[in-house]
Amino acid sequence: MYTKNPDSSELGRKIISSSIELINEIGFESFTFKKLGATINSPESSIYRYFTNKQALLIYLTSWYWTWTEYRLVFAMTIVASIDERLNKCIEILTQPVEVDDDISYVNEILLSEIIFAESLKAYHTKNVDEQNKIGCFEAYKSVVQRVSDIVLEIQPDFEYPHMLISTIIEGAHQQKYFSEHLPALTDKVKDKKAINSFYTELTWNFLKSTTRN
Amino acid sequence: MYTKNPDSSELGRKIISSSIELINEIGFESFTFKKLGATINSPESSIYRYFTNKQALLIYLTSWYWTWTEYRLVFAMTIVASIDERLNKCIEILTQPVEVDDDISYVNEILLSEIIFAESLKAYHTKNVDEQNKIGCFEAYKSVVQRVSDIVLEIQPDFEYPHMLISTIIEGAHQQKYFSEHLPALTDKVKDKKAINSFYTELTWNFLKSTTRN
DNA sequence: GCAAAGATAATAGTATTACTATCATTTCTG
DNA sequence: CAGAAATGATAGTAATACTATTATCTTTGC
Repeated sequence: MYTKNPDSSELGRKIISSSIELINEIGFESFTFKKLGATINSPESSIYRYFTNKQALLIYLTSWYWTWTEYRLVFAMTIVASIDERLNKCIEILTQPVEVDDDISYVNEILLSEIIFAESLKAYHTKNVDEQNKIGCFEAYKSVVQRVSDIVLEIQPDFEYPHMLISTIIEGAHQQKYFSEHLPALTDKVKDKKAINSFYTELTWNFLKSTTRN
Repeated sequence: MYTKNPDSSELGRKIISSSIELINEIGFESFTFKKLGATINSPESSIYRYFTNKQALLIYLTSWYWTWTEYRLVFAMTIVASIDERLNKCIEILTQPVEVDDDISYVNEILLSEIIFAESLKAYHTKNVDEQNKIGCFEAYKSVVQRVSDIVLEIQPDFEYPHMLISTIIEGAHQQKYFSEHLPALTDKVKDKKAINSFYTELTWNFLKSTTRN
């Protein structure tokens, strides 16, 4: 995932925090190590010592996000008692961008979540997916999907498609947000910010309830 | 969408049919006009007379696909009587790759549908979406989503999220297929080829039925 | 049958991207 | 304070994504 751990040095942390800001500003496509180097006043060759290329950096960021999100999920589970409310909370965390920053680290979680929603699919939609997957680049994401799938199975043990449902929700929520900003004809006019969350929550419960009835 | 209509000349048609094969072989990322030129024995500068860049070509291909798919939908509707069966047929067309080629044109529809499932999101997930959308690059896709949304509304006029539902199904089916091939932990082990279709069909009817009950 | 127009081929050239390499300098650490 | 490690400064390469120019070939109207 990285050549040198960015968490282990000042420059490494600067690379992470500045890349999050820069990718947010200009988008991942326009983002280059040269431009990042210019903003942090370091040569691009120094950045290459941490990441082999910008895609590796994006994978690192998504992995960071999913690891952090798994923590958020675990924490949320401890303060919600009912299993139904747990699933609702999970869906909420997965479908809505982060709005408050803990400020405990050099990572701006609000901007990072924006990147995840807008660009994370570029981390695994590449010709190198298979090798990257083999070396564990997407384990954090998988772990989140597994964890929420387990809650679905707890609610309904015979449900056949828990992973399909959860990855549909995650990726769907990302795309619906993108559509609302760029291709509104592919989504629906919504009154409030929680519409996407509501949609996937309803979708989930209708699916789970109905199969229970069978 | 194009600088010169590829349908208007022998070279243009060769560009389309060969690009479909080449993109399928090496993937869109590795695909370049230089390589395409080499396979059709034409200089890349000739290809640039038809498309300003490879992304414009991809947009053309997706647009071709959705226009053709709208025709398939319209045709399917004429031979299915019940409204419920109509929606089922739509979902089937949207969630399953094409398996038979009409062979009426220079376009290999089977390979094209593979490209759409695997790479179409790269057509609109770019920094230029907004301008491209403004000049109508995605109208064919929108039209398909609108048409199926109308069927949903016919079944249930008060349904709030028809476009969200249909675009979730389309994009979801594409991604689940990709996941099953590259990141199986994000989807579920499936017995037959129709599992993705079944999942989204069930999901849809549970959603529609349940809101009817309210 | 031929001239003008239009399309394609052949070739060359440029800017940017995505790196790699080298060596000097700074900073850290025992 | 010596040696190691990290970073800075600079240069260079291959590939990509184009643009430009001129020559050749193919139509098509007359």
